[in-house]
Amino acid sequence: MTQQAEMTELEHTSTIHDHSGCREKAIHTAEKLCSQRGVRFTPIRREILELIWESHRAIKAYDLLDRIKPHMGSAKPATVYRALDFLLEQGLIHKVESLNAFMGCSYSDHRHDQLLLVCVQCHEVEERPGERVMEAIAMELEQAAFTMQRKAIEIHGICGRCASSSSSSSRAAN
Amino acid sequence: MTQQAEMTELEHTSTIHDHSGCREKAIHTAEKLCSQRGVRFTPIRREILELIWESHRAIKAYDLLDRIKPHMGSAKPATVYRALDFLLEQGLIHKVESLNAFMGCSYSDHRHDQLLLVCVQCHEVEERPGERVMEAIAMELEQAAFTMQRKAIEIHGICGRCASSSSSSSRAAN
DNA sequence: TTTTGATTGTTACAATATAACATAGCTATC
DNA sequence: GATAGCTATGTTATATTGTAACAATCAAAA
Ligand SMILES: [Zn+2]
Ligand SMILES: [Zn+2]
Ligand SMILES: [Zn+2]
Ligand SMILES: [Zn+2]
Repeated sequence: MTQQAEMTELEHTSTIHDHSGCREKAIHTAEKLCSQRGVRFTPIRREILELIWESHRAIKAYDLLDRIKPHMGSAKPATVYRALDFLLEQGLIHKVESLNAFMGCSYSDHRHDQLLLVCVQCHEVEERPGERVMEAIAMELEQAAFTMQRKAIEIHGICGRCASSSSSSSRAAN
Repeated sequence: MTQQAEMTELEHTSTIHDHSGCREKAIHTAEKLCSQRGVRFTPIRREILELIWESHRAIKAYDLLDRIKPHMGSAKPATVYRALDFLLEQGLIHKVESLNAFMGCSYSDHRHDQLLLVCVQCHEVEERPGERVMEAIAMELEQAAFTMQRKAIEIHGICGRCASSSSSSSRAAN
């Protein structure tokens, strides 16, 4: 209820690196994995994954819907959610539970749990393996006699870039 | 999309311990803290907190609404969400992000981060301090140059009780 | 080619959450 | 006690997020 930077739908590409490479790599990995697994990487699924990879921000289902509608008049909520379900099942994206939003997985070639660092200023989300954290959780669960099925570990705060550029300029710039 | 035990609204009290003690303790702590802080623990807020503490399960906002309506014809979504906002601000409850639901805080006399163990069978949620996990996260964040504001750490799986009683009987019994 | 299962289209709706403004109730002074 | 200002609640409306159900289409396999 406090801060919520207002940004247009277009200010979403990172200024930090050549981001188109991220998207292309992700799509290529998705093609390979789907082929290996005998599941279909259909045009809708590809387009949703591409849209998700247009930034390192998590994106909401209805924002995805708005963006595919120009290309796909027939798109409806179910269109988007079905593609998201598929991408989640295949481990190609993650859901950020605390945002009700979705982001591309940076390590989709193997199943894993992830630590998500959500910047409340630039809204980028960094995925980290966090091995030490996962080990500590495993120990905790053993103590608790709890059998894990899945984890959601999400940290909200200020990323390093925002912190260093924080005096004033270029805030919320990507 | 796999399991979702169907339970009536009434099967929500734990069979494991004298649960009324949990609720009374929580209400007493809430009274004390609100008084110390000079904030008002109004009847609506108290009733919502009592309802949340009717079980160790996380409860959804609209289920709370259904339950207070008999006593409060005027109750509307905003009634519930405002009480929830207050209780969250005061650290008396936690939101389980991965369920869009709310649970009583077991350690509300001091601010803390928590590890939530969500049983997908009996739907109880256990809150643990998880100090080792928090330390590991702190180290990870230092490496990542990330300044934390808040955490959500939620594990879904099977609790010890459900695992031991799992052959058949008394499943989903509380 | 036919069949079968998976995918998509379509409609309708359920579930979760907030905005905005009006009314009522406390609390602190005068 | 009056009254002014702040907090809490009532009320209406709407925004956002997510599913159910069934029909139509497409694609892989037999
Ligand atoms: Zn990942
Ligand atoms: Zn940032
Ligand atoms: Zn707590
Ligand atoms: Zn259980």
